[in-house]
Amino acid sequence: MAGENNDCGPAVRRGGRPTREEAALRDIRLLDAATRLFMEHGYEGTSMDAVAETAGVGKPTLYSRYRDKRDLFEAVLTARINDWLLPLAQVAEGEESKAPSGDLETVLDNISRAMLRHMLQPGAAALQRVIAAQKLKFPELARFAYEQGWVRAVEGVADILRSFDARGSVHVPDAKLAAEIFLNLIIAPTSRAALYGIEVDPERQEERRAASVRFFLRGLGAGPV
Amino acid sequence: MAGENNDCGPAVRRGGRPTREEAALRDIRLLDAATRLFMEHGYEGTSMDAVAETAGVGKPTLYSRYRDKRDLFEAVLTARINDWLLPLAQVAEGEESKAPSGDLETVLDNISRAMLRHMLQPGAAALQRVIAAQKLKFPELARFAYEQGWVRAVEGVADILRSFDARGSVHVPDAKLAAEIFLNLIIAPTSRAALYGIEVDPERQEERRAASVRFFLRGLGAGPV
DNA sequence: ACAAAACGATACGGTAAAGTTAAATTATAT
DNA sequence: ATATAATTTAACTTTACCGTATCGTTTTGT
Repeated sequence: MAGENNDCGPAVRRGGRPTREEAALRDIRLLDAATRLFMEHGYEGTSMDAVAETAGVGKPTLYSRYRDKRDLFEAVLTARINDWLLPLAQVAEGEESKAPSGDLETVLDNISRAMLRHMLQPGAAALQRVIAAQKLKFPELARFAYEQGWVRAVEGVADILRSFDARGSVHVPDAKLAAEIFLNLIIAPTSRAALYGIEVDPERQEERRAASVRFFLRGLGAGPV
Repeated sequence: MAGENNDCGPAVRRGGRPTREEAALRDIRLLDAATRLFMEHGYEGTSMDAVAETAGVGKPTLYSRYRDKRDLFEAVLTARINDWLLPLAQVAEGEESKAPSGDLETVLDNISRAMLRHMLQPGAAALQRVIAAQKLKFPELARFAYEQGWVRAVEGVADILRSFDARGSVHVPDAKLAAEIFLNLIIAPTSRAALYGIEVDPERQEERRAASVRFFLRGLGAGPV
């Protein structure tokens, strides 16, 4: 009799210790809500009250999980950065291992397509912007994103170029520089548009991507064919 | 007798209506102080008290010049953007008018050098970061910077390429696309480093710039010589 | 079954900053 | 000369938000 919820239904309880499943869900909802709010409104634009309310969680619970706002922000950002880096590493390493399978143009086409798809994931733009915005308060996060994102992507592409160079397909004296050039050609336009909030025509984007790959190959000296 | 300042010296007065010269100086100091603080600490990190104190000005004066913080920020940003665009326009138009004077490589070398010098001006990096950071609060400023900065630079370079194409020096079917590629090659690395707060070796940067110009020319099909 | 742990709602204290106002002070205009 | 306009200093009001403490409530562990 006493424990029967006779009108509210089992949807939401208003207090009391949660079951183990609920406790697990709470952590997820917390990080999800914080992620969404930070991405949408930035660091200063997101209040801890809003995070707690959006997650359907009390403030004491929030502060029992994270020491303070800074801690929560770092948790959100590192999670997002690692999420974002995961497919990037797969692209680079996957292509590297099966590099012998196609000619250089095909490989670069695949990589550039994957990178762009990656850049256009919802939230990728917001992630970059939030990192840049809070560079003064969280310099180590900005550095982490740069090293683990950009630098590793460059190294992955450089490795691919080196393998083709070793096979004699092309002559690439400075593979790292060439990789930087390639990635800049592919990424920079999209990245800039995202940062400044300009939406671009996907068709024009694909056109530019293909043209950039051809341009890069000509620049390498591989010739148009 | 009454009006003699007998111990403080004429250096600073502590109140009262300013002379006309002082009034003019006040406006400059205000915008200077606000610019420095916004660039250094961002929007939220800069308080109106700090601006007033840094400028050596009272808060009522500050609020008599600018309606609110948002207004002050917009004034600072538009002034900075226009400042930043001035030499850019000079480079583009100056080179355009005297385009016949050199070969394409020389012209692109000069332009790229000027652009980089421009990007490395103190504050240019901070400007980009602040604009991107406050894109949510000031979307029209971000758009303004993009249109007036990036788009106009692309158009300037495209015009140059078209003039060389008309002379038959090179074949550039899509001048705008080629200009985008060129500017991305030159600007993107520096721009990204600035956003993430990574300092780059100037020597390596010059090396990369020169290599990028050569790469671009090869990509255009002009050949290495 | 019963104590302890974990939770939500809420209220509270402290701090920081935006924007306003009052009084004293000084140049400018008539 | 005298009224007026523009300024500084300083205090003030309001608002917002971080982080903590309280209280009733519900599950867990023994």
